[in-house]
Amino acid sequence: MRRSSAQTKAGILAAARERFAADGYERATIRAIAAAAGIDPSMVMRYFGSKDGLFAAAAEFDLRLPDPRDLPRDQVGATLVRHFMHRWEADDALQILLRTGVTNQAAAERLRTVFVTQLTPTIAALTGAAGPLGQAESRAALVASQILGMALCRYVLRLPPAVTMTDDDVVAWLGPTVQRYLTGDAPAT
Amino acid sequence: MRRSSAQTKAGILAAARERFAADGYERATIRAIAAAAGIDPSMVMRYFGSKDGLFAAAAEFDLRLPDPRDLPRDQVGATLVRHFMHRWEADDALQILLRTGVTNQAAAERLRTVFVTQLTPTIAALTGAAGPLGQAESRAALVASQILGMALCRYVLRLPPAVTMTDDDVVAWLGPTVQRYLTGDAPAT
DNA sequence: AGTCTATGTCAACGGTTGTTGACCTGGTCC
DNA sequence: GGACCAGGTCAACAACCGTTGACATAGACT
Repeated sequence: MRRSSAQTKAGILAAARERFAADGYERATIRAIAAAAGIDPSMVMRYFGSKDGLFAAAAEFDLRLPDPRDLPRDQVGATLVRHFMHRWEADDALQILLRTGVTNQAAAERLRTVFVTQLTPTIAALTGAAGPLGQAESRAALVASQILGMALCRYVLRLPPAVTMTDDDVVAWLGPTVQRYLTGDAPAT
Repeated sequence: MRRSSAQTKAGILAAARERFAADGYERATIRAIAAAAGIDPSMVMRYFGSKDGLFAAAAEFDLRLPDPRDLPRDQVGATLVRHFMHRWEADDALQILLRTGVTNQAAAERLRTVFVTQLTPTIAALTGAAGPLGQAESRAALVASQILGMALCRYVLRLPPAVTMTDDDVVAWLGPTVQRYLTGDAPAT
C-alpha cells in the first residue's frame, strides 16, 4: 500500500489540530485541513464522517492533573499553575477548546465537563471529606476562571505584557491566588 | 418619511449587538441581523458599508473605569470587580468582544487596546509616580486575566458553579485577588 | 494472471454567505 | 401637478462551504 490508513488519519488529525487552534471552528475549513495534510477533502469525510466528527477527535484530551495529596499542601497552588502552563504548551487541544468553546456548543460542553469533572474531585481530595461538595465545585470554578483567563490573555489574545512575562513570573503571581481558591477560608458574604 | 434613517440604523445596531453577542462573528449573518431588525439585508450595507464596518460599530465601547484615587485604597480591588460585573451585564459590547476576539483579529486588537490603554493608566494613577510603567502594564494584564477569566466562565461558557454564585460571592473571592495584583508587592522571582 | 480491497482522486451537488445594482415608493418642495 | 430624494425592496452575482458518489490505481491474495 502507498500509505497506511493510520498514517493519513494521524496526518489529518495533526493538520486539523493546527487549523482549529489557529482559526477556530468555523474558519477552519475541511478543504484547508485536507490541503495541509496533502490529501483530498473527501478522505476527511471517509475517516471522520463529518466536520463535527473530526472536531470531536481533534479536541480529545485530558488535563492529567497530579494527585494533590502527593504535594506539600502549601505549594499546591503554584504546582497546579505550573502544571497547567506546561499542559497548554504541550497540547493544542486546550487552545482548540478555548478558541472554539466560545462559539461552538459542543466545545463549550466539553470544556465544562473537563474542568468540572477533572478539577472538582482533585479539590475534594485536597479539602478532604470535610466541607460540602458544593464548595469544591465553587472552588473549581474559581480556579478555572483564573487559569483560563491567563491562558486567554497569554495564548489567544496575546496581550503583550501577559506574553512577555516569564513562566516563573506567572507562577509567582497566580500561585497564591490559586492556593487561596483551593485551601483558603470561604469569605463571609 | 416612513422612518428616519437614524431609527433604522439604531435598530440594525441593536439587532447586530444581540446576534454578535450570541453567535460570534462568523455565525452571526447579515441576513439574520437584517431579519431581526425587520429590514432588507442591503440596508445594512448602505448604512455600515460591510460586515466588518457593522461589527466595528457594534463593538464600540468604553470600560468607564472610576478614578481609583477617589476610593479607599484597601477596597479598590473589590470595587473594581463589582464595577466590571455591572459593566458586563449592562453592555453587550464586552461579551461581543470576548466571543469574537477569539477568532476575529480586529476584535482581539480592540480588546487588547481597551484593556491596556484604559486599565494601565488607572493602575499607574494608583501606584503613583513610584515604580516603572512596565509594572503597571504587568499588573493590568494580571487584573485582565482574572476579570476576563471570570467573565468567560460565567457569561460565555456558563460553567454552572460560576453562574450560580451571587455577585457578592464573586466580589468576595476575586476582590482580594485583584487587590493584590493592583497594590501587592511584586513577588521575588 | 486475474480478482479484490484499501487508498485515493475528481467533479459535482445543494446550500449559504457577503455584496451589488436596478428598481420602487411615499412624502416634500417648487 | 410634477420633479426630487431619502428610505426601502428585490433578484441576482460570485465565491465558498460541507458533503457525496462515481471512478481510478497500487499492491495483496488465490
